[in-house]
Amino acid sequence: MTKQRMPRSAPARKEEDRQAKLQSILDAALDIFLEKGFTDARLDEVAARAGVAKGTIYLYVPSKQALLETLIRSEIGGPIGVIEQHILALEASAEDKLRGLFSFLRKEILGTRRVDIVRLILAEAGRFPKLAEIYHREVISRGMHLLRGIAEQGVASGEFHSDAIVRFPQLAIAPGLLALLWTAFFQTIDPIDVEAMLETHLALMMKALKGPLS
Amino acid sequence: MTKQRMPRSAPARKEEDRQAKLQSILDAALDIFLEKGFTDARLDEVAARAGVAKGTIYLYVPSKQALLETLIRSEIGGPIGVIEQHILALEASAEDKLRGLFSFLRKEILGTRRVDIVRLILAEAGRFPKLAEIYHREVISRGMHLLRGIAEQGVASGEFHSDAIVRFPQLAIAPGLLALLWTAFFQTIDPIDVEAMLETHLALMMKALKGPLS
DNA sequence: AATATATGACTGACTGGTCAGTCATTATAT
DNA sequence: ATATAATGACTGACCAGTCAGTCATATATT
Repeated sequence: MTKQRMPRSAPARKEEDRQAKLQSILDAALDIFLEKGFTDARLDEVAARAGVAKGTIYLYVPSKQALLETLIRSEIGGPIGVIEQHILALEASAEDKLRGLFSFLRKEILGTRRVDIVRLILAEAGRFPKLAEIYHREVISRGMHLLRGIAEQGVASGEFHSDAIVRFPQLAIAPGLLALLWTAFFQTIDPIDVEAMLETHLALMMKALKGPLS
Repeated sequence: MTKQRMPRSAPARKEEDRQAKLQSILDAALDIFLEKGFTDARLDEVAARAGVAKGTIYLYVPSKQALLETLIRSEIGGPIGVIEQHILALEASAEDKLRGLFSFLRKEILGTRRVDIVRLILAEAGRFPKLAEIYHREVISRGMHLLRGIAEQGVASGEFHSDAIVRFPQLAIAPGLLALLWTAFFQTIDPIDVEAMLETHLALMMKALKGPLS
C-alpha cells in the first residue's frame, strides 16, 4: 500500500517518503521485538506488518541488529531533551520541579509506547552491552543530572534539609522504575494504582527531605 | 570429568547422584542463558560446560524450555522462605526488621548468583509470561506480604505515623530493584555505592514514616 | 503529444548455515 | 549376562541475508 499518487509539490519529496517508510518499518519492528524478543523476532513478520517485502528492510538498515539499534536511537533521544527544557525553564521550587518531572513521567513515559522501549532495552541489554551504553548516555545520565540539579537547588535554597537526593538521585526515580516493570509484568496478575503510588512516594520523600535534621 | 569411582556406601546413592548431575546441568544452563539469552543459548554449550553430552540433558529435562523453568523453580523458592522465618521470628521494632530485611537483601541477593536469576527472569518474562507468573507467586507476592506485615506492625505500635508502606510496600524495595538493575547494566559504566544508597534510602524512609503527621 | 529509454525502489524465491531434539550405539553398573 | 545410563552423529525445520528480476515513474527523443 501507500503508493502515493499525489502530484508531488516539491521536487525533493523523496526524503520524506523515505523517512516515513523507515518509520513504518521501525514501528513494526518494535511490535514484533516486544512480542517475540530480538532473537525470536522474524524479519518476514516485521516486513509483513510494515507492508513491505523482507528485502526492502535491507534498503533501510544493513542488518537485523542495526534495525534494533536504529529503533532504539530513534525513540529515546527526544523526550529527555524536551523535559530538560521544560523543567529547567521553570521558575519554581525544587518540589514543584520534581512534581513536574513526575507528572511528565506519568504522561509521557508510563502509559505510552516509550515504556515498551524501556522494557525492550531491559530485556536485550544483557546480550547487547552497546544498548545499555547508548541508553545510559542518552537517557540515564541526563536524567540523573537533571534530578541532581533540582536537588541541589533545593538544598541551596534551604528548601531541603537533606542532600540525600544530591548524593543518590536514583532514589527519587526508583519507584518510577518499579512502576514501569510492575505494569509491564504483573499488572494483569496483581494490579497497582501507579498514580497513587507515585504520589505517595513524592509525599514521603518531601517529608523526609524537608523534615528537621535528625 | 566427574566420573565418580568411589565405593558408594549406601545402596540408594542413586537419587543423590541424579540430583547432583541435574544441579550441574542447571548451573551450566544459568551461565549460558545469562550470557546469551534463552534463545541464543546452545544446548551443546550447556552440555559442554556441565561436562555431559547433549543427549544427557534430555534424560533430566524434556525440552530446552523445561530446562529454563526447572532452573527458575529450583533457584527462587528457598531464600524467601528463609527470610520469612528469620524476620518474622524476631522480637524487634519495625525499623529493625526492615533493616534486617535489607541486610539480608544485600548479603543474600545482591552480590550472589541469585541476582542473576532475577536478571534472567526480567529478560525472558516478556516472552514467557509463565515465568513472570511463577516469580510473582513465589517471590513477589510473598515479599510484599512480608513488608506489609512489618509496616502494619509499625503503624499498630505507633512507631510509624504513616501507613504509606502498608498501602504501597513496593516503595520500600524500589531502590533495591534499582540497585539490582543498575549493577547488572551500568556498574561498569557508572558505578554506584549500593550499600550507601540503600542506607540512605532507609534513613530517608524512616524519617518520613516516623515524622509528625503533616 | 506521443513514444522510447533509463532508473532504482521494491520484491520474494533461494541458499548456506544453524541447532533442538532423536536414537542407534557404546560404556558402565549390578 | 542383563539392565541402565550416557553418548554424539544425524536430521529436518528454520531463517538471516542475497540478488536477479519487475515495474512504476522520470527523463529524453521525435
